[in-house]
Amino acid sequence: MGKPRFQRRKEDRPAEITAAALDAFAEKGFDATRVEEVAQRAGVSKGLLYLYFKTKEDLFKAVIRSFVSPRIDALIENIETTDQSAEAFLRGPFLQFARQVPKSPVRVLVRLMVAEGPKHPDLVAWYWDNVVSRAMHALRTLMRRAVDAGEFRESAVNEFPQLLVTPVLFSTLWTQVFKRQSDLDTDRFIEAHLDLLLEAIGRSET
Amino acid sequence: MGKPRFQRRKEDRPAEITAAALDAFAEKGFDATRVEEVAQRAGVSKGLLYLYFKTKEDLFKAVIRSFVSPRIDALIENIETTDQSAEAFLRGPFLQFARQVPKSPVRVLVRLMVAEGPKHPDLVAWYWDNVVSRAMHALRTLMRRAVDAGEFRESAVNEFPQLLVTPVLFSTLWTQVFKRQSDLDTDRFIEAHLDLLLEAIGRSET
DNA sequence: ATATTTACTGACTCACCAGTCAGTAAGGTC
DNA sequence: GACCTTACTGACTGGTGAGTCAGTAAATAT
Repeated sequence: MGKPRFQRRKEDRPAEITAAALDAFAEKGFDATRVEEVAQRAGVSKGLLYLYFKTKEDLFKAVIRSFVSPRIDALIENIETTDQSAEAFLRGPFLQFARQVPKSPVRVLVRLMVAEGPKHPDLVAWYWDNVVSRAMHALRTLMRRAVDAGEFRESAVNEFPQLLVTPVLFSTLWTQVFKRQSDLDTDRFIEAHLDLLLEAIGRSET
Repeated sequence: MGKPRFQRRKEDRPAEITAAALDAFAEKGFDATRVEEVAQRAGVSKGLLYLYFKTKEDLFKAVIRSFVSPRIDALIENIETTDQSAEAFLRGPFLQFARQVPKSPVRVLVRLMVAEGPKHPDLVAWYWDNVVSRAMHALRTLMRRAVDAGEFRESAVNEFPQLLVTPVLFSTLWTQVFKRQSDLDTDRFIEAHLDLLLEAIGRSET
């Protein structure tokens, strides 16, 4: 018993609109993007957009939520259930995840969070609860296990799991800001960082 | 023969205004800051501000230029003329510089560059020429010397001197975005990163 | 004193755009 | 077919703020 076609639109609209908004924000940023343009890209009138989203800010939040959540959820789930060694996990699924961030459309959202964050404290709070603190917790657990198992030695990475993520943020922003001046080989950059870290905290020689 | 008092104002005005603008941008960001408010903070009328700066965007550029240049110039000069070993330099003057970035008023400018950069390509170009590419060149030279002298082994840091700077950007942004959620001990964070890097690329054991 | 130049003011304009709402038409129901 | 409901439209408004400019007052020149 599928929904009648008429109502199907209603269900799809929000996703269609947030997708259009992501594109628009990617090109112009939040402030410079006209609501009307988002509507146009979604093939919809401005009025309809306001039926689904109360304000422009509301739309912005919905964009972040709908694109960031699914990705991060998958990674965290992955960390928590893996039975690989920490090094294998970091060099495998984690590296793969880290590498695609600077290339995927969400890279724009990272920049927008930095740019607009201070103006939207409740969005930052949500992002913290749903993304950052969970990711940090998962990474800390992973590191803890590895240290306890004698795989890694005790190091600052246990206290600051952010050290694993640092080059991801860096290259995500670099490629957006200095696109014209210099392109960074983000794959190798991120892997190089991981190599150096593992070199420093691993137990084995060379 | 000093300038008459009357003309002194004229010389000081731009600096007074850019200082006021830095404060205002720090609190509200670029778009949300009203030109009139900058004028007010500088104790000046809006009209006068437009005598010294053609547009709001022009003012923004002047702010970046006047606050970023002097700092980076000093660091680069320092790298080029030092006779310390690379490790001593990195643990000394470089670390000191890196640590104060997330605490100084310029941290706001870093965020604004990320936020507004894509909208101001000519500003990015200037920033690249005057700051980033020069800093990278200086760091690369430093690393090259150290490798040639047998102090460090050949590593990805030679190709990607950005790896040295990564946690500076990270903590500069982190403290601004997640101020309320979690405070990061940026001093220890940045030093921890440096320790790990040096551990990985140093020649000596332990 | 008078004239001239220079730093400065602030009321005004004009374009812009987030958000509204009266109206339309397509879809469903009886 | 008549009637109701629901998704949708787009012209309009009200607030806003960047940038202007005619005018003032203080400093300097003659």
